[in-house]
Amino acid sequence: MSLRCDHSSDGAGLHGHALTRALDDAETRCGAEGQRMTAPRRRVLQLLLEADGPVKAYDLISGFGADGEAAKPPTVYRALEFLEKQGLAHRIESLNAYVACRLGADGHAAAFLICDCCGATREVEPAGADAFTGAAAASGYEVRSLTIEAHGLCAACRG
Amino acid sequence: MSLRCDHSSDGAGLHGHALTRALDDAETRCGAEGQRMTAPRRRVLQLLLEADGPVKAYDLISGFGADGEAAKPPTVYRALEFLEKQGLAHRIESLNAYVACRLGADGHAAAFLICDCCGATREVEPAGADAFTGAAAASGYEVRSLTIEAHGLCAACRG
DNA sequence: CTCGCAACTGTTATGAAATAACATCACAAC
DNA sequence: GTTGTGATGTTATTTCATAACAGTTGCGAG
Repeated sequence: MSLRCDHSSDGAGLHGHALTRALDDAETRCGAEGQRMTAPRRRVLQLLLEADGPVKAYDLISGFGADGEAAKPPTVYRALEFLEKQGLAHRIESLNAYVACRLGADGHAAAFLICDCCGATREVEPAGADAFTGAAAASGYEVRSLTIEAHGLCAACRG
Repeated sequence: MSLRCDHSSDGAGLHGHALTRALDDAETRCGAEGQRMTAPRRRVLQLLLEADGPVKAYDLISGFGADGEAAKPPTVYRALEFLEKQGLAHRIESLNAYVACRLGADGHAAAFLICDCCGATREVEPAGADAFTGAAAASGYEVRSLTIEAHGLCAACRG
């Protein structure tokens, strides 16, 4: 759970062009569903997209203002709630942290491979999720949402 | 996530004989591994075993003393950490709550079916986990531990 | 036995994460 | 324009968890 190495992190952060495009895409998607991508929501999504890995809520709060001024907690938590609902962001339960969605993002299930060494967190297709959901259904349980989070070592840190 | 119905809960709590036996079993298992089942650990495990469902840490804290006196947080958190390490208890990340292990408990992976209606939480074998771990391994990631938590509706609440 | 270490517990204090409650604002529908 | 809904701003509080250090206990080595 704690970082124990000096390996480089994700390198997944978006910047410049790619960032703007991702934000605009998200805005378009929201509009298509009658949802509003307002300023604080866009700002929080931007912070998540720029980040190399999972971001703590209070880091979003303190990084919120472009001038370094912090936001109030509800501002950020409400934005996160919205982004999660739109499938634009995910909460990593086992880290109390948040990431921008890096996959298709259309209501899909998510799964994460978290490196306990360097902190890199990769979003992957949830292989085996159908088997799990099916097994649950066979026992009468209806899966509405599924949290899958692996802790372990990424390829670089295993090296 | 919030309880919305008045369906009965798990009914999984242990009492009397069964409780004592479960506690003694746990103590035996600890002894066999050179671990000590001390008083606070046993007490926390007891509270978890008695409970019908997931228990919040601060409920354990306030229920700790038989006389109704509360424990200090570190007492309970340390006990929980120990119990988790021994596979005697699990943390439900998506609820910030804890449950006694209801399965074999020998270092196994765990998965949970959480009913968002009545709160019942069932520990199940993680069907599909091997597929997931295998897929991760194929991409160079080594899974050390796997958190699988489903939210949805149990059979009773779907009715 | 007794010394010394390692593990465990007790205690105080603080830090981190999230939400409640209520006031105000923006904007589209009518 | 007015009205209603959804979004934001703001203050305060609650909930969850750990840091840091002091004291105790059990146990094996000598």
